[in-house]
Amino acid sequence: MKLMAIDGNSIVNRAFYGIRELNAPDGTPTNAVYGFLAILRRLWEEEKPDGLCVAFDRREPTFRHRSYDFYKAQRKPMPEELAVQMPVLKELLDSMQIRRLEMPGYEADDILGTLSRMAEEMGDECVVVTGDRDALQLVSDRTKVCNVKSRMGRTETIPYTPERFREEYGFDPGKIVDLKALMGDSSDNIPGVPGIGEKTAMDLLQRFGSLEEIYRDVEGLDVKPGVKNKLASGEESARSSYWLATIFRAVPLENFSLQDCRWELKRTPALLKMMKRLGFRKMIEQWRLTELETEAGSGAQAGAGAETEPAADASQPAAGTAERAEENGFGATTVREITSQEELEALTEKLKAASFAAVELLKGTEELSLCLAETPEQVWVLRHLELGEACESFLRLLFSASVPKAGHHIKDLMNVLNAEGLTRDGFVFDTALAAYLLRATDSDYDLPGLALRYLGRELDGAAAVARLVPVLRDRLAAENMTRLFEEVELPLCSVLSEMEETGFLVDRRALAEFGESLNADIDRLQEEIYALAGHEFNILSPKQLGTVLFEELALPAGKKTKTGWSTNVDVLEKLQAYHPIAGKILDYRTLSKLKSTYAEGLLKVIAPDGRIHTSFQMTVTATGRLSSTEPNLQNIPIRKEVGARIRTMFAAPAGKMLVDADYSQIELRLLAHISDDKAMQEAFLSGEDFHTVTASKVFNVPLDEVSHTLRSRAKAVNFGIVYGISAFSLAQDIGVRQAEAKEYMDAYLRRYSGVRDYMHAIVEQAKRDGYVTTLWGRRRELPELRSPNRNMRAFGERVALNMPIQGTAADIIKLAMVHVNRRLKQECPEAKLVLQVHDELIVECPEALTEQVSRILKEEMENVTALSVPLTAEVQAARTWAEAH
DNA sequence: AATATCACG
DNA sequence: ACGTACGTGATATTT
Repeated sequence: MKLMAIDGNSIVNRAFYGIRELNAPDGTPTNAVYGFLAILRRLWEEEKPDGLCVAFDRREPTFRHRSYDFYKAQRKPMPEELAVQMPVLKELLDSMQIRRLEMPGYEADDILGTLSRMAEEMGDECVVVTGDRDALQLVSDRTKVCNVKSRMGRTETIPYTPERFREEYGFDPGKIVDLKALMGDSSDNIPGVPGIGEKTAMDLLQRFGSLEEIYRDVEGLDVKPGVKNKLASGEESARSSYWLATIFRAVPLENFSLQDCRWELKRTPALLKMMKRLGFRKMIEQWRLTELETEAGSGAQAGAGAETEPAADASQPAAGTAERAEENGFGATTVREITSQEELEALTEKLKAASFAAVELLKGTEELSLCLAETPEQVWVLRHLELGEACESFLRLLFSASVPKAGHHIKDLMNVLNAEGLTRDGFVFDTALAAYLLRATDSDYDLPGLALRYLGRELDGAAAVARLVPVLRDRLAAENMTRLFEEVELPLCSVLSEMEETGFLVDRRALAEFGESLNADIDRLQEEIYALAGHEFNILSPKQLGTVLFEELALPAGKKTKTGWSTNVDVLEKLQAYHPIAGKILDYRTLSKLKSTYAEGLLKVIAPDGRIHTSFQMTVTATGRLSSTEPNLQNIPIRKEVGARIRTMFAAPAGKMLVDADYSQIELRLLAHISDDKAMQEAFLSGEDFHTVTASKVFNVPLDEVSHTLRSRAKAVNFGIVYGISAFSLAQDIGVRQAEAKEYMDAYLRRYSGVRDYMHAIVEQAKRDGYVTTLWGRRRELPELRSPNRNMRAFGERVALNMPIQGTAADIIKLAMVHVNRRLKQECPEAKLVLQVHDELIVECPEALTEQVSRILKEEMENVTALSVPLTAEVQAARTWAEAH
């Protein structure tokens, strides 16, 4: 038998801190329970054991086998949000008939130790699952320990076998107790030997093997005198620490046999019910628990179709269903298909009077078909095919400005309408966009998910949109985002839809030729690299490359990644001083990237009209920026010369021009404005080059004596400040010692003291409120600031500094796009916006309109808002993107 | 599906 | 003692 033994407290903790906030429909937090289940299932399928048992701590010990009275007292209490999930988890485990074990006075890891010892003695295998590294001491030939970590919202597990452990630590698993005895463990209040840290302890163990061996003859040890002294005076502490760090493996589990733990992962109605209660919609799907429903339903009433489904399940009608009612506390929704012209005319009249109609496209048909919610209770289905001409005029009316409409991801809907020859007018709400403004960090905004979150029920389609609109509208108002929504995001939808339709013309032949022309250099570099390495290998495989560089050529390895040596640019650039292969690999990588991502990648997505039509994503970034996909036109090369040639192939057609306008240093200007730093504002008002002014202030030299190096260092500090940099990273970036980088930062913050005050204030505010906002009220929640993990908190602080700046810049250019588009439509309708790249806008227009378009771009971009410093846009026109920028 | 790398602002 | 700059998306390799 193979037993899996889980440390319930530890895993639930990891899940709680590693997974974003989730709630059941009744508001109970559920993230820890969810994470626990996800981890359980993943490991169960990976390990395929035959038995399962979950151990819990009992928090009110009646006696202590370890003599650390202060142990529990000092530990922080469990947060309320986690505490309420514990009984839920236990109930869930019971409903799954999973064996739980807890013993007064024992920790979960004592129980795990006992279970694994029992398994070993029976000749069985055991897999221990915990986030606690202490348990690694249990690793043996028969016991594997899966260490569960969570970082940045993802959980990962590392399975430790004795080999894996020795590889990482350099000694046997049992010796981790010796290690703890030496170095101590502050989280467990194990003192260790004062003055001995991890480095020294590891070194001692690797050299001498065990604590016993070390203390057999401390005086005779071959170690530095300082270390010897610390060891000698800390012997008593070391010996008691050894005792504290040892997991107790003889917990009296009475009336218990390993056979009681036999278990298999079964889909049961009880589990489904529980998961429904908790709102684990996705998990129900993933675990295919829905199969239980259809089985139950069709068994009862064969052939009855949609009616056999539970009422709460969906509002979208099955094909061919003419009418269907739904009842679950909100009132019934009637779904009717429009089948005659009379019905259509009646509906037309009603919609004119309705406050809005929720529109949902029905997929799977060639012709346009849609679902319309006149009210949440009255949903209509229209199948374009079956109605013919009468439908045409109805659709023209429906999608005119006179009928207010709401939808989900309306920009995409607009694209479809436009392809059908309809207008994009009259949209007053977008449920996805609203949900994004309310919680910009969610990974998606699917309708059923929103219905669950904001309505507390399962609902999809137009009825969900209809019910969500008033709820989300109120929430936006409550968070002061109504104007951002109505004046920026909503009008931007049609602007982006138009831009996607327009597309950017690309010289297909030149691009193909360029791609081909790269082959010669790529082949040559490949041969040269093989020659230098002495054999062929896959240069693009970091793993193989690492072997060649750091084993065969024995070059100095720098940074490590979690899977091996890093071979990224930073590392390779340093290696250039040691071996000619490094530079060639860098060149090879650059050219491969150009060929695969840009030459071949872009060729694949050129439409029949010769243009590339990107998709702009409005609900992806946490700061409010847009993103661009299929293809990404926001990362077309420019920094390196070879790469920038790609931009010469983005061009205006004959008789037209590209007008390119970009905001000059918008983020730093916003920093000056938002922080209200007078010195920084003055620097921008002076009209001098800002990085040069900064260099002059930071390095204390006159303006006209600022060298190229000093300017570029100042520039690095300027950008670093916006990202919440540390001296360490700045030093890395500009290649000076950390102490020197720190001096630069200190000088910077002395000269721009308003910035220093702002940095302090915004972090404080973020900690107090749990979120930050932009000048337009766009917000980002910062749960990281409440994390028990230092690195997560530090990350949260950097985000608190950065988001208001990056996000306000996003607000500004979005508003500018709306204004620019309005004026272009009115004053030169042949001019079209084609692309936005965060602080840059590109318009394609007839040659004759170049001047006028340039003026409009500059005016609208610069005057979109008034700040304490000027907002300036630099405008240039040319036939290609390379020249216009 | 995850990871490493690198393209952009 | 630890870990190290904000925000994205596409590609190739590896699991």
